[in-house]
Amino acid sequence: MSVVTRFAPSPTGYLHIGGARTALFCYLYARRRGGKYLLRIEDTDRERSTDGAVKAIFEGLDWLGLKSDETPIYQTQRFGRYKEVIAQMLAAGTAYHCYCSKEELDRMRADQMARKEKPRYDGTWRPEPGKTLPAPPAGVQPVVRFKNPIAGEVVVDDLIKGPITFDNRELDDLIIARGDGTPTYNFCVVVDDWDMGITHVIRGDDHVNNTPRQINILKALGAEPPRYAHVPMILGADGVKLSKRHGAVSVIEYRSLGFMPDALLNYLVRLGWSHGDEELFSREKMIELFDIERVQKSPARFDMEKAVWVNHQYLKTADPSIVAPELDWHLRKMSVDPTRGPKLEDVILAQRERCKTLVEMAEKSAFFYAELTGYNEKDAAKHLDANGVAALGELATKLSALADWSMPTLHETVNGFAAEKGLGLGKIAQPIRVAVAGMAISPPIDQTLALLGRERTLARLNAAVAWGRART
RNA sequence: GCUCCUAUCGUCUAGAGGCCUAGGACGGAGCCCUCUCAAGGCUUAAACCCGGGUUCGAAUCCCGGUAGGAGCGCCA
Repeated sequence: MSVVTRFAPSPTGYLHIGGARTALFCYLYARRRGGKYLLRIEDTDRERSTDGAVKAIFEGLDWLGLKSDETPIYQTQRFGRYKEVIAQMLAAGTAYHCYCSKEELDRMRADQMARKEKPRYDGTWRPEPGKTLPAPPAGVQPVVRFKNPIAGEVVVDDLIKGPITFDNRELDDLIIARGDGTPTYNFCVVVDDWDMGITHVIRGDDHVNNTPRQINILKALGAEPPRYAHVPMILGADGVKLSKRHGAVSVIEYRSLGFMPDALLNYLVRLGWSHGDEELFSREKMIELFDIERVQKSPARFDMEKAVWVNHQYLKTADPSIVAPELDWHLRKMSVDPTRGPKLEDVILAQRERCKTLVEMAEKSAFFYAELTGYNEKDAAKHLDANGVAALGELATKLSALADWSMPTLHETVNGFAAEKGLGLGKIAQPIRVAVAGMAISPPIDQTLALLGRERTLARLNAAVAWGRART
């Protein structure tokens, strides 16, 4: 049987980093077995679901390259089917009407808690052979409950956690349809997974306790339950559930932070999973090697430092043509026009060793594309002093006489000038940096000038000289 | 409270009874290289939650603690 997995977010907000990892696992599992990876939007809660959230989820999944193999399914479009199945179950006696009010249920729960018992439905309206049910109160819209088996146990043979046994006595008769007839979550999931032919349910481990109920419903329907794999959640650096106060939680925020999509995926796949001592995995490698059964049972903390390190590895080794569109995005975000300067690919090659993120790369490269708005104060004070400015003036003259503006020529000219003056290269390279880049950080000076071009270099050198003289 | 889950360096992890003097990676410290920032190279500190078993032998198996977490809705 061919594998079918699904990622099933509820559209109540952005795509969470934990959700992204779950989606990644679903995707990898299906890809490796040559199966399908589907997407289902669980939007039955119309109060909290929004179109904006649906869009945000797609946006995150698109950026990560985790688009589903088929058109996404929306639960709100399947109400007819759910009603049909509920009617079948009612007819088959695997479900029944319950007329308890919310107030009665609340009281029941409170009493049980007070008695230190696990809160559960007491079975008042559950039909049993030989049992006489109370008379239905007038004017009450009943809910529909699933008739859960009373005895025996159900074992979830989890692909990650191993076999987990639940006693049926711990499970009560959950509501599968509300008073207004709309179906509830646990029921929709079951029907959808069944109809979609899902073979492997890979989801967050906050769902383990739902699983035995879902299996029981599946069995009542005569369906074969899928395999389950419950992945532990991602914690913040402090070991507490990841939330907004930890910084970035939404996938899209990681784009803003300067991550490459595949680098984020690489970090995420290593969080809770490993393959020997390997740290770096291309998408192809992930597909080839990822194994859900080797996923860690315990939750993992998100370590921004390591995520950034992985990102840097990608920046350093990826083909510049893959990085270019992302750098373009970041430069534009800074209101810098990436077309007004050297080819992005060349800048990436020059910058990638010193930039761990695309934000850093964009900030350190903006001077290639936009005019300087000023000098870094400390750097200017240190390097654009009387000596520095004097040297720059002389050098500008030499450079303006150059017939060929190439890296080797520039290298020769600058180094020759330093030697002529009896100065270390740093003594001249640093003032140039501040003059052309506005700061004392840039790629090697010959490369920087070559990329910047003759016109801009000369103009900035002269501007720095003027600025320095005016100051003294 | 009840049910279920989990537990190796600060963090992510390797480890499927002897290969463990517990390995790798991030981060830390130190040194080297160097026109800046980096990158790179080398070195180094740092962990099996506790207690009982089982066994010739346990990080690995069992039991019990402890500590974390999840769930217990006409939410998903």
